[in-house]
Amino acid sequence: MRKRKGAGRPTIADVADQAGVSSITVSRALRDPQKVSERLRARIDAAVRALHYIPDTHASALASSRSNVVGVLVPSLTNNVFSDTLRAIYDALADGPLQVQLGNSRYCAAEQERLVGIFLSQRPTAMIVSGIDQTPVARKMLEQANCPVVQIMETGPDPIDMMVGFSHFGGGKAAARHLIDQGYRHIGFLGARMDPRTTRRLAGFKSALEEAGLFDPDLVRTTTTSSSVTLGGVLLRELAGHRPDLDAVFCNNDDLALGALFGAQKAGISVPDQLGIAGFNDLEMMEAAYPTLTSIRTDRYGIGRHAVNMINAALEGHSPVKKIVDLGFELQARQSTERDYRAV
Amino acid sequence: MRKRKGAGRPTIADVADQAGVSSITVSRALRDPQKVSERLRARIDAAVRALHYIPDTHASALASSRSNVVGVLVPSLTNNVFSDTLRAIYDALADGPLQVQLGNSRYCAAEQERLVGIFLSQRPTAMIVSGIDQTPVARKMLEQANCPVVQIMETGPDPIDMMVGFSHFGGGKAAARHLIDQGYRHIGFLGARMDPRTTRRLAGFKSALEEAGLFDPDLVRTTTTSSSVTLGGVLLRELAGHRPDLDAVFCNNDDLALGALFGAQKAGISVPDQLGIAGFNDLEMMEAAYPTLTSIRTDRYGIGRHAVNMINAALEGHSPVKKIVDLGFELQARQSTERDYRAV
DNA sequence: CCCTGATTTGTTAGCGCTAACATAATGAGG
DNA sequence: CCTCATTATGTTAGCGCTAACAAATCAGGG
Repeated sequence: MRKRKGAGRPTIADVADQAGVSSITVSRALRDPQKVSERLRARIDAAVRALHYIPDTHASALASSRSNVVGVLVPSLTNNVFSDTLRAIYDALADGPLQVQLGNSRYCAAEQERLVGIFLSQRPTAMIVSGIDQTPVARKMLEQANCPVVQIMETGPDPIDMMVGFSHFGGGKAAARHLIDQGYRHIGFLGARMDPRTTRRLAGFKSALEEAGLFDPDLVRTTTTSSSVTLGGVLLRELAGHRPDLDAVFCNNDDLALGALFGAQKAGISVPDQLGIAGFNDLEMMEAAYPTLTSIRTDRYGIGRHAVNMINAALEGHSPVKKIVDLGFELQARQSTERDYRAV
Repeated sequence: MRKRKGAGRPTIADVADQAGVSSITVSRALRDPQKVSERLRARIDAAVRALHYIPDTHASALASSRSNVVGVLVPSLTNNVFSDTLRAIYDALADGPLQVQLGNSRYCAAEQERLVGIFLSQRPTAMIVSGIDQTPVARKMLEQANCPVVQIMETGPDPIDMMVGFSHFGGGKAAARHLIDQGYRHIGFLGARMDPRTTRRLAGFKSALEEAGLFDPDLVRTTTTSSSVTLGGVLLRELAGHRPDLDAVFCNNDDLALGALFGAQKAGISVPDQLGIAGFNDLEMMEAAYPTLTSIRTDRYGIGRHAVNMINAALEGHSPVKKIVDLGFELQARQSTERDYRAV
């Protein structure tokens, strides 16, 4: 007789034998204790503990065609922006039965496509993907996945299923307007990575400056290398060295802004009098810095929380949910841009 | 006839029909293409594409009792320390078939225990857990899990299976010694969270100061709230206000150190002349700050990479691996503690 | 042209669990 | 005490895939 070995662990049948019941009763006792009489439940619990029984997720998922996995794809694990959102997702799912499966697409659409395929092979209960710039193949796979899909971080006109985020174009524009309103006239842009979202921030920045007749492409300094505090300092000193008339910079994230502050201090440029600095995202440190740093506050935790809420609603069949949620942004004007324009 | 519905997706049998072969041949073609003749492989590939077939992970795991999942448990998703290590783990596993399952224990041993149970129900190929302070139950479950287990971030005498990290006690002690060597005499400690690792940093700090006859418990300011830049400033100003003789602080992480720098600047305390500041972990920003900030460099990326290497070695049966790897730490002395002690 | 060994493909029986149906036990009401 | 509705438990047959064995095909030597 040929036989498979299995892993040697106790199965639900072992627990059933030990408790003197059938295995379906054990299954029910574990999944929905109310369905089993107290007497049997106690015997089953005892058997589970005695055998150190741990149910097999894969067998359960296969039999029920419910995996209890939510696939989450983010482009970076080190960027604080995503860790805030991730934390919200983990927090929101912690109570329920759903598990997170996290993938890192490293800011690469092809990698995101690959991960979508891998994740869908787990028949996820829902998917959360960052951004709105999926490849056509990834988009099609997600559309056919037969599960709720939420695109996060950004909103746009054509959701795969649902969306929660805000307008990066609008955020960039608001930051630029603020700098203009504060009286700055030679406003630069420092950008790292330049993924789709930061590119749209630049577009918003450009739009505001063009409307004011102040846009100067020579004041835009971008790189595709990843963002860092050090890079912010480097870019600022490059730009300030090349263009002594520079009087403000909008940095496409807060790390660059902090680096720009340090870079200015090293170069003896006083902030905000000689140079205004604004960042993006409003990480916690912006309020703590000296001088405090202006930024565009984004509700990253809220994005994660909303995404989970939307998924839960969809799973419960509340189909008339709002498909696109724009959580907006909020300018946090602080000392780093506090210059009275009359003084210029 | 009663029938289960399934999910309606194409199965391996559908692909087999379409290609005119048996399902095991499809299975082989997908898992190990070399085992199938080129002619059939082409037909099978075509059928897979035509049907948009995606294999079912759960069925595969159940049948083969191999899940290809590596469970990873970290205490925080927002702490940069863990995101560096996570990134290394994801990078190291990206090429192979193994998938990461990430859990967030939120600095809570009970939550870690719960997650260990949940993760083991996936029959993971390997487990990576943070810290060496598992609950007895969690420890036992991991010991019985029958898979490689790596404890990361810290080393200790009694591994569950394998370990890679460094000595937090040693790091704290080295930082304190450095401050003493630089001529500081009234050295404070700022600590947030105070999880087991940061507690050991404090113990190392205390040990060095006691050896020098300089330890003063009144100069230790700790809180169990989570770390932030803001908190660093708050703690510093509290301590400096209460003890005007304070001339240096060791912060149990870099966020606090950065906050302490800003806090000192706000209070008009000059760094490093009136106050030396040292942090822990040497995040990228420490080198970029102004003044540059002293820290204890730790190899967080290396920890993740090593953990994966150890797992791969164990899975390939190289049993005579080194069970405990200490990657050490390195003092990065910078401007924030650059005071000539003769000048005191 | 047959035999041997290697290679390719197929058949069968599970992996551990749960959906769907079936039956037994329990309780309320007449 | 018997009916009928309700609740508690059991039986059976898969979920989709792959391990183990079996058979067919192929290559080359005698």
